[in-house]
Amino acid sequence: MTGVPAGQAPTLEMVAARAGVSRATVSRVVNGSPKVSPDVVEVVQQAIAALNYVPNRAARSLASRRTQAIALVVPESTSRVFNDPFFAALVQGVGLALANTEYTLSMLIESETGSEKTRRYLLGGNVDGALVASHHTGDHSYANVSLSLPVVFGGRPLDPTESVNYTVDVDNLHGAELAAQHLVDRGRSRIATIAGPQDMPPGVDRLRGFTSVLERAGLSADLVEFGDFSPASGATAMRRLLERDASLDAVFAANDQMAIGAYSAIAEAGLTVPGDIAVVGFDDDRYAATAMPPLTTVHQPSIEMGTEMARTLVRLIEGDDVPPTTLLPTKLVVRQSS
Amino acid sequence: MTGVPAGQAPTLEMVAARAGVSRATVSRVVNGSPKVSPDVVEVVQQAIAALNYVPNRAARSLASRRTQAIALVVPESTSRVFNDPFFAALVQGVGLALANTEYTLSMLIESETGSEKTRRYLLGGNVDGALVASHHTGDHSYANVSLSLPVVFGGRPLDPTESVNYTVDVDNLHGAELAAQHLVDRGRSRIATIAGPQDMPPGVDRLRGFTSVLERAGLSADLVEFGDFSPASGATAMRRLLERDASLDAVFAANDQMAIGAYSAIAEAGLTVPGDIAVVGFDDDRYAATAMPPLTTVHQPSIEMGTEMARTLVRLIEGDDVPPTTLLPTKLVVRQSS
DNA sequence: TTGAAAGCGCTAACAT
DNA sequence: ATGTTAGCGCTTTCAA
Repeated sequence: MTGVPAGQAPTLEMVAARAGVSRATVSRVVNGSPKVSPDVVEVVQQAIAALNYVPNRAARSLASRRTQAIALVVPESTSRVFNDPFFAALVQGVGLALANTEYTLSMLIESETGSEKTRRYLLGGNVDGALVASHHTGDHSYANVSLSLPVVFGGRPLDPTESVNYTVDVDNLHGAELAAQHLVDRGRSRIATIAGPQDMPPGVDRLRGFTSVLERAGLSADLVEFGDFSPASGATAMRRLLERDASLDAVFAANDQMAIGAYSAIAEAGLTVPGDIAVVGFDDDRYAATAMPPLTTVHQPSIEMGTEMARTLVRLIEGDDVPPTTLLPTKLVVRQSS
Repeated sequence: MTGVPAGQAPTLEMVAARAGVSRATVSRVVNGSPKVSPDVVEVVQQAIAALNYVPNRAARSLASRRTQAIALVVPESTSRVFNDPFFAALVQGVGLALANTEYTLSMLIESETGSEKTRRYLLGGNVDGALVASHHTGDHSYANVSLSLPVVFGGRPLDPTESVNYTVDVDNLHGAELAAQHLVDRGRSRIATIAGPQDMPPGVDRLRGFTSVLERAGLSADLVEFGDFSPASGATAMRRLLERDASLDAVFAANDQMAIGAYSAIAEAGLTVPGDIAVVGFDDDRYAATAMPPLTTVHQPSIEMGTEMARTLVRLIEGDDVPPTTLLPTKLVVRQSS
């Protein structure tokens, strides 16, 4: 083709003409209405095939006031999204749940789009509903959006009193408790943690779970450094911990990526895992099992979280009753790092 | 909100009424037409703000016959997309180029969607154009789509005679030559390669570049094993190479992920990099620099590829003349693995 | 079971 | 500079 205009797309009207029926009938066939006689269906379908007709989305959604699309809003940078296995799994789960439905997915990555553009997109009738992953502080724009569009949040809101309507979350608190308890049970006595950002609920909850277990065990929970969930930040935090107390014998990282970063800092210091320092991560991402040594971690059902979010949203859109909160269980996966 | 219906969205008509002008004028203001008097613009904008009006996409695109959206089609599995730094960079580049424009991006991941659904989506007037990443064999469905929709392919078609209209590619052949020549120049004499899939152009071109240099240098290019660009496949291939000839002293991996896999196989065999075996990768992905030892590799301008693809497509959509092929240069980045 | 007709909310000539 | 008037391609009552 030369430049712009695209080969003339066949319209419903053309199909109707060719099949010798009305546009309404063609529409019924296209939408699988039961009240069309089989022979007519047959004729129409042949016309559709012959013309290679594909319904126009805009027209359809304008008329029906539905878009058959849902948005997945990710308030993160592109590179984070594409390098964090959690998002990969989440998207996979969403895709899985949507595969059976007629909905298509539109991914909106905040850093590229800007939140105002995103808001306009969501409110401009582009989608029938939205999934918001990684609910940050101050994401009031989206809590706001949920007033006029079905929205399901992944992860609880930072402020628990801010009751966002529908959320699917993972039991971060309990997961962190499992991790910390495991370290205590292993007989470790100087246990540190590389916590996540405290403006993100998982960061908060995982630190809280850790702290409560240590205190219950009569151990000091003072060895805390913070990272941003990236491997590099994990390495940096680990170095600081080692500086602060070279005698520490265990560390709980708030996610696997930071745990992997910690591995390298530990190696740099000439120490071994788990000989000198036991390491436990969180997420059970795809790198956890293949790390050297394989990482003990808390399994987070990321794929299920995606499917659950999508399923919840679709039900919401279709007017079903759904529980406002779904909490998915976490469990400890013991490997060789602890 | 209770379930479905979404708060009644204000229409252009309501804005017009409130501002005391016609719908056409409101439309002009919304679309930034220059021929509206400043005072009217002011009044209209106040009405828009007051009503919190957001234009309806479907209506707009139906009337204007444009969608202001472009699709990025990725014929790969979700997990590959989210774990391959190349895609991350590509998407980033696309996002970057699109950030300045009014186009939004819609990602279609083949494995989730199915290629027929994708085709319908593209042809159903959902987008003004499409970007197809990772052009595989038999992707005739898309060459096909380009008949009725502007399409820019990332990577040349497998069969060079199949002249797909617009492509942006990286100079894989030359990159591989640089890598191989570097190894030769370093005095390595038994040089192997972990090639990529031969049904993908980069796999083919990188192997071809490698082979031609070795032959020119009078060396045997028989030590070839194939992987699928994943780290695991790189490790497996490396093990096979070592079995075939334990005396090999260099290996060129067709991408960094496989090179990293090779690292572990080399370590398993009790050998060192680059002491025993020099390793060169391809892509210069984010793991290359932080690997131990830092990986010598061929820099592939992935981000630029994304921006270039997007820019090309936008020009195409807007009816500009664009060159059918853009070839981006590669360069060698020497680090410590060779 | 099928068709006719009235829009969905907006843009784009064409007038003025 | 602004308004009028047709649709864009489809769904959806309402009648037949």
